[in-house]
Amino acid sequence: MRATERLVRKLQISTALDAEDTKAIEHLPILTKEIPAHTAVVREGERASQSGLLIDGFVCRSKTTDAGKRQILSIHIPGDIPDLQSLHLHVMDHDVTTLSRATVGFIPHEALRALTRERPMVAEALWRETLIDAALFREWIVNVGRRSAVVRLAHLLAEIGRRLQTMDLTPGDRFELPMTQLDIADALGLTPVHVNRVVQELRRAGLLELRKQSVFLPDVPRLKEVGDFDDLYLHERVTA
Amino acid sequence: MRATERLVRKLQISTALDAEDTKAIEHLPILTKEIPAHTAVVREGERASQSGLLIDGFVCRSKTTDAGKRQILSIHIPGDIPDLQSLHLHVMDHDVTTLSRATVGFIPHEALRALTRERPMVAEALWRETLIDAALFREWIVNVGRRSAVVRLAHLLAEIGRRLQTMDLTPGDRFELPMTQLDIADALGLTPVHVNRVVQELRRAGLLELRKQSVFLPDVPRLKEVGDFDDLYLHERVTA
DNA sequence: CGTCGGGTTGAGGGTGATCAAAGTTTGTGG
DNA sequence: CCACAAACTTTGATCACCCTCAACCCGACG
Repeated sequence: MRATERLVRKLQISTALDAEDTKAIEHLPILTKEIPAHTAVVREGERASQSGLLIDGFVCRSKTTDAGKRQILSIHIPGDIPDLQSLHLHVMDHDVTTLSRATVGFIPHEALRALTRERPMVAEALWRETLIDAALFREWIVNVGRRSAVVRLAHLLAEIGRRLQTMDLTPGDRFELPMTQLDIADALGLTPVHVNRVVQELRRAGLLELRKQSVFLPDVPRLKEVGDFDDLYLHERVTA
Repeated sequence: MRATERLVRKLQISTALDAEDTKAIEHLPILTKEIPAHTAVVREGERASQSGLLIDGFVCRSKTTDAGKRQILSIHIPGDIPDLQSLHLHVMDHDVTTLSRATVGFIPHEALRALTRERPMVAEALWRETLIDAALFREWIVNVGRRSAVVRLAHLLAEIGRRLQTMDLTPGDRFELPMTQLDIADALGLTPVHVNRVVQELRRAGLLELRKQSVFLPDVPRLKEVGDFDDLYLHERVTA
């Protein structure tokens, strides 16, 4: 699959693009790179002159407190551009790190800026991507701020399953999730020990099978209920 | 003060605008409205055809879980456009509510869209505003996810003080904050009872004076230390 | 003067943290 | 293919931060 196809697919979830638009996107200069697992793509404080389109694998964004505690801010799947915001926010305020081995296509900001000048609809689509990003952050705030540990985990699993499904990467109930329980803890604002207990609770409830990093969700509807999950915030519909 | 002046001032914190740009902004059609305290401006699920520029007063954005718990996602001060994202995200995924009596200037999306088409630099500035918004959400996630109650409160106060100061609305160490301890609790992911105890802890530490809704921060540098506050994420500098 | 919203205080409880150790899987080099 | 180390998962015991419930106080306002 050509790298930019993933991007076109992603943008078309929420934006109607015409043939000219998609063609322009497909002509973006893009430098594809393989990055090993657990490696920084960009770091807090850096100034970026390109953005990375995730083509394969998983990456996450995170911040670390003075006290040394890490908080994962978002999980990214193929089609996402985790650091798209650096197009207009020149200093990184967080890290972007690979969770698995990943293929990232780097697109120069200059090219993206030119594209947004030429193709207003693409500009709108990219802007919208960053807005959806923000919508996920909002939901994440609610998750860590107001939900119990079990609910948090259920919500996270439901969200990732759903997003993978929407991108046709996997069925929504079965996927590889290259995160250790420590990573999940950092995503949920919990300790790894407690995540382990919560995983077992979901297992006992018949809502989760997790071996190594293979996830199976035997009862997605009930998981969504337990996880207080409503996909409105994913803004997956093209709305005029 | 003309309503749009506030917006120009706000945008110029992070973006260099020329005379043509500011003139275009100042000619935006804007319908100013007084809204009483504790009143919804827009609600989750609604579709907006305009965005509200906050001219005076405070508003917040919030979500409520199935269990009925409210989480405040952000606090907004004059110059902010809390629902700017609705320009490209047509369904609201959260509520916008006044904290105090507020003056809001409603700008039709159509006018904003026309403006972004005519003035690329303004388009960039507005996009950037939504990106800074997202940066605040990220910091908020860290706050509720990984910081203790005292640190959370200190961070919140430092952030609000700083933002008010940057907008020249108040000095950074003394301001009116029209939030009850219940509101603060919903912002920090705590209960009002515990917020009360934490307020007293900061008082005893000589870091906070809070009477009614008047805030005085006797030692901002130390408050920032305690609150693990670094203003990088506010992206207040114009960077080329 | 009574009510109401908000602040304060106290007692007790629970969710999730911490600390520690043992088990299991994965990867690596011999 | 085995030995070993490293990383991750699991379990147990104890602890603390924050929650819950409840009552009381206070000032504002009718």
